[in-house]
Amino acid sequence: MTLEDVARRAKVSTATVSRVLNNVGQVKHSTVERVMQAVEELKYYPNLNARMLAGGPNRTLGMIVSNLENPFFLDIFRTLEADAHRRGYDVLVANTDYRPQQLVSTVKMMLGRGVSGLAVVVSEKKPSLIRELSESNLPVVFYDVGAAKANITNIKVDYRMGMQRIVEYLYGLGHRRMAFIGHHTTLEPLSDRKATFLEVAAEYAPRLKVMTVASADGPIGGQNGAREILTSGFRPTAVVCVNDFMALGVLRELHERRIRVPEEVSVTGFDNIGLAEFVSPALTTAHIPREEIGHLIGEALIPGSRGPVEGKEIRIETTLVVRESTAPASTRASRKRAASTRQRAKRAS
Amino acid sequence: MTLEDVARRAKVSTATVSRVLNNVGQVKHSTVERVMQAVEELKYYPNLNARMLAGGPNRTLGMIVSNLENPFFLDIFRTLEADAHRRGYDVLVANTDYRPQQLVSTVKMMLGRGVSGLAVVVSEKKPSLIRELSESNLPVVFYDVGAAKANITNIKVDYRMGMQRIVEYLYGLGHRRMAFIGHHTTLEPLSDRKATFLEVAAEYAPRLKVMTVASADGPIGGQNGAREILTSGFRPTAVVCVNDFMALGVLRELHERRIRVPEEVSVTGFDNIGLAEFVSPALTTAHIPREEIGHLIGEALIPGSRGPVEGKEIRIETTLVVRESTAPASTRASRKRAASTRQRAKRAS
DNA sequence: CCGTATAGTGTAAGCGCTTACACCAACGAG
DNA sequence: CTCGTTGGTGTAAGCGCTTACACTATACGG
Repeated sequence: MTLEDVARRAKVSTATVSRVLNNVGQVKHSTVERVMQAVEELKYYPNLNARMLAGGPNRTLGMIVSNLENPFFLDIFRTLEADAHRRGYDVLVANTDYRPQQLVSTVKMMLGRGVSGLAVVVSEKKPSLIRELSESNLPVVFYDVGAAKANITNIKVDYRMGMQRIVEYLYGLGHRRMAFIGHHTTLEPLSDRKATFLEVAAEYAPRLKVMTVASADGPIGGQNGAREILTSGFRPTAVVCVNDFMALGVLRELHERRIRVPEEVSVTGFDNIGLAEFVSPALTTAHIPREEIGHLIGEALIPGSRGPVEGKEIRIETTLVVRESTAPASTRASRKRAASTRQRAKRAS
Repeated sequence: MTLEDVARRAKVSTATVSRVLNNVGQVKHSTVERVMQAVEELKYYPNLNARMLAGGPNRTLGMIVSNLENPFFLDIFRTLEADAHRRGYDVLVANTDYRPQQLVSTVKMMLGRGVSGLAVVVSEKKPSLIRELSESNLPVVFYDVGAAKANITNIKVDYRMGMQRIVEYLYGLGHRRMAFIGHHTTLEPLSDRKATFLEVAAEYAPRLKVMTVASADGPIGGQNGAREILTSGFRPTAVVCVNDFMALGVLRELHERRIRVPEEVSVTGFDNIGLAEFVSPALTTAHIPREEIGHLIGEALIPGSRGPVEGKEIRIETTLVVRESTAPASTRASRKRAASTRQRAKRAS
């Protein structure tokens, strides 16, 4: 089924059919109906490759993420996709699994497909790529990496402030031994996070002791990280995770070892994924407004949006969300206080 | 950057460049090198739309799912994608949100993009679409719906048997009041599941009382479903969920109401998503081998696979996975037994 | 009644790529 | 020395679509 078949059946030229389908130019009403009918009868649908080749309306965005399995990325994707659909756009999504090499080939794939906008929401870096993309004039949104330019919008989360609040909060609760669990610490944006934790913690030195470990992103990685800490001899009263997804595994490991959270050990995440309030104990975390990020991406990438136009740098703030997984540090004296605090908190909610 | 630019720079014709890029035909070794160098220097990457239009090697698969947020679907996608990448394929994924209308437009989009194979892993139905797809000669894999034909591979999970085992197991534990939580029960494959539960339960009538409710897929839906049951007056000793994703929310609601799982109420899921063993209590569920499904799809869709060729109907069996969320029904007499059983089970693991 | 805008439609030139076919050189067999 | 044969390359015809441009009919003011 091609445009020509439709044209023949409707007894018009392919140009007219195209005009009808794309809703451009002047076409007599009766002709429109005839064409539409032919389209129906033939169950015609356009060959998008041909359309894009011919320079037709390009309504597809690309989005590249590091790990679609992590709800953080998935949520952004879903928000963007919903916005995009509402405007008649499709969005192609691709995974890099935190591999810079994969990022390169994925970007090429997206460009090769001719997306009209690209969101790069990854935690790995590839300077040459970022440069290349900057030099093109394709609308691009970077998350966490790169710098704003004419065609580039930049979204950065104030991770430092979030981490600051978490450590501060924990310290205020009496925690003096904290462990940090991260992943892929060889990747810059991710090692930055670890470094941020360390720097923030350093402000409380020497009273605050810290330890850091790294594993894979996800519950299993979190579990492994927790094991590593627990067998190291270091006895943290609080475990700070680089994200909620990993914290899930930490919670599990603690549960299996009969270490009560938060009575004996407090746990924090980051991101505030939906699951954070569905696990038990519900996770204390720093909220990153993923929906807002999704919307911002849509506005930057879809022309005609009233949104923050291209070439801006947007800073996202986080907010601390205290739930059940944190409590005053477990000292003999404070144990009881911890329990009652928790009770009070629950009653309040 | 087009093929022509590369050709000019390498001082050959576009045909030769194409041959080099696609690794077909005879090309002198020195020419290959010259072309490759030009490609590098120009940072050329092919316009995939043009390539597909011209009938070039089409290495992209499409996958349509009902709810990417549900790890069940995501796992299948990830497995397929990994397999596909290994063979040089890309996979385009799209969501329907359980909307048949969305299914239609998504399929058209996939066809319009010219995918070389399509996996339809959805819980909604659209007979006309299924028929159309059957009539095309595009390799297609259906999950849960449709029937095997020349170009169609069919994967069906033996849901009934899984449900049978769950109900049987629960009944054996002494449960006599069970509630079933489903979602989208107006969609055929999903109402089938509810019906299956009811039929299986009917075998134990009249001693077994049941109740069913429906909400949205996901933890929030599960929570709502649990609330509905709990406020209805019906006091189930076991809650059977249509999938793990919803069970997560049930667990949460029970936790918030201080109803202990499994001591007071047992909960089961279905699918055995990764998270099932990371929540507390870990979820008893029926395992669906999602990785196997992913692999099967890859084998059916990627030519040259040694796998089960087209036109087959494949039946997937489930296995009961008993974890912490189920225990003997809570009667005054059995309460203690329940606790000790659980202890024993844990020590065993 | 003519000139000129204007609505409505057709013609045809690409978009960047693949590939059938044509072509040429080199080479061994006869 | 001539004739297939084969390795290596170029030429050009599309793939299905969009769109600039050309064209025809109709309407309308002068």
